[in-house]
Amino acid sequence: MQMAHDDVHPVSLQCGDCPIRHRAVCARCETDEIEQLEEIKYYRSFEAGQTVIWAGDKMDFVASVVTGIATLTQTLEDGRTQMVGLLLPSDFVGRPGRESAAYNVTATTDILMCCFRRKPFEEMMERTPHIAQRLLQMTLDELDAAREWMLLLGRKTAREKIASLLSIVARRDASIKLRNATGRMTFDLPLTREAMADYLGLTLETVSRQISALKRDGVIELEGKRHVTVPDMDRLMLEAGDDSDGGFLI
Amino acid sequence: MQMAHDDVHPVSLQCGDCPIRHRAVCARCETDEIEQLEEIKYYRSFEAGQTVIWAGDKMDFVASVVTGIATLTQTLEDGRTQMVGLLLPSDFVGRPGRESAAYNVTATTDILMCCFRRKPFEEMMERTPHIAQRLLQMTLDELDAAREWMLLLGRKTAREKIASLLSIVARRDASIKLRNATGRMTFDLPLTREAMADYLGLTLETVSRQISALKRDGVIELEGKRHVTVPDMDRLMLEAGDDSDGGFLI
DNA sequence: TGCATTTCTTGATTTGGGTCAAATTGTCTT
DNA sequence: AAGACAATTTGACCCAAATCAAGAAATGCA
Repeated sequence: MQMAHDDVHPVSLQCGDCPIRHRAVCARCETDEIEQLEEIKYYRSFEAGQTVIWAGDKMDFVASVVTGIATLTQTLEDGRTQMVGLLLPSDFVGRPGRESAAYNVTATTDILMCCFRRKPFEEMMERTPHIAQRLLQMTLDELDAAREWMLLLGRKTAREKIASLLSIVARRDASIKLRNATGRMTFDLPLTREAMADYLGLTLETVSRQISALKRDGVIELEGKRHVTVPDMDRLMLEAGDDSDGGFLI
Repeated sequence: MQMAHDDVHPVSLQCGDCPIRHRAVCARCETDEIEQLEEIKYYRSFEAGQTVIWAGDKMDFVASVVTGIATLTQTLEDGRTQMVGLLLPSDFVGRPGRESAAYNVTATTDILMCCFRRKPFEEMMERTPHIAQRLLQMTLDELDAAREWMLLLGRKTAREKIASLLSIVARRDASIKLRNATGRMTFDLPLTREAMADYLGLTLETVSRQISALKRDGVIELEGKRHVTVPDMDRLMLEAGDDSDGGFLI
């Protein structure tokens, strides 16, 4: 697995004036289409816990997360739910050419989204091939992330699942300079135990137990329930069960 | 979940003279770029069991499956493996802009692939925006399939997993006319018990036991190990645990 | 046709993670 | 600061699926 954003042109549909993390903005992309995007965009904010859109609802926009964290979930009739995507700042939601939402989108923290009306967005895609190409790159990255997650869901133990999630959050949280750091790392968990369980295909009790176990074994340190410090990232990644860095995923 | 191929323009990069299933060929697409594709394409065939390409290997082509079935798999160091994609006729493999393969690609039956040299293909993508847009649609479909599979891996029981797989294979196998049929349906399993286990995140013993159980309960009938007939598709889909038709997935 | 090999089934047993239940901690309200 | 409510932890027990172990059936090959 390669670090897509190191050797490939970073992709983003974020418009120029959104205060988003640096890694998603690419100087080479700041061309005409950014100005066109400005004309059809608007902002929406949601509070933690609010549902942005329900699966099946009419969705007349596509959007990019500016700040905060949202999740994509799917549900079976009897209520079993599985998170199928985690949206962090700069991530894209919605699908050109699709009328209705395929998943529930929920804000897990307060979020700000930069929305583009779907029809004009699609028309612009027709006119400016560059956008379709960038969207393709982003979608391919997401597909890789989803497939990485399939390996986790299908074959990893509960402990490995937790370690994998912690290691991914740690990496996404770390600033650019620290991306390849393997030493001590500190961050806040953006998800409840239940949301973690939904992501990992576990129950919240198992999540809690495994986090306690990792703490007991010195793999992580906890301050309160959410503030985590990892004394040794290498150790954590070892616990995650794979050598791939996985850092660009999610 | 909508039937993408019913209301959306079917997408395919298959070139004109490949003897592939009808649903992948779209008359509206038979334009200039098909002729351009003809110039850079070549065929390769593999025998059942052969590896097409190993994860990490240099991959200087992209390709489309013409006949037969191939799988994408990922592996952990200790040998645990998870299938992350099933390639059926008309499905696309490879990623523009990526030098090396991200997954193991293996032929599970004898297959014929229609390959395009990657560099010229990428150049053509630059010139003909239509291709990027079609690839985007295909990739978005694959992403949906992967996410549907995440729900299966994370939250379904072994019995539901088997029923889901059977129902998907039945639907993909059925001809166009029978797509929405819900009556009796007969097909051959294209996968070994082990491959099914790798797809479903189970062991081959559990796969075997659950197939026996579905047979005992009259949900399916078996002739030999591989030839399956489903007396009542509705019943099977009920066993699969979700109401979504899932037919366009995979 | 018979032997060898792979694929599949079935049984016995174990176990990781689920379920149910209770206690604890943290957060918000007023 | 006290009470209420939500989030989390921990314990006891259970069960679905894994593991270990034979066999049986299908397939290929000489």
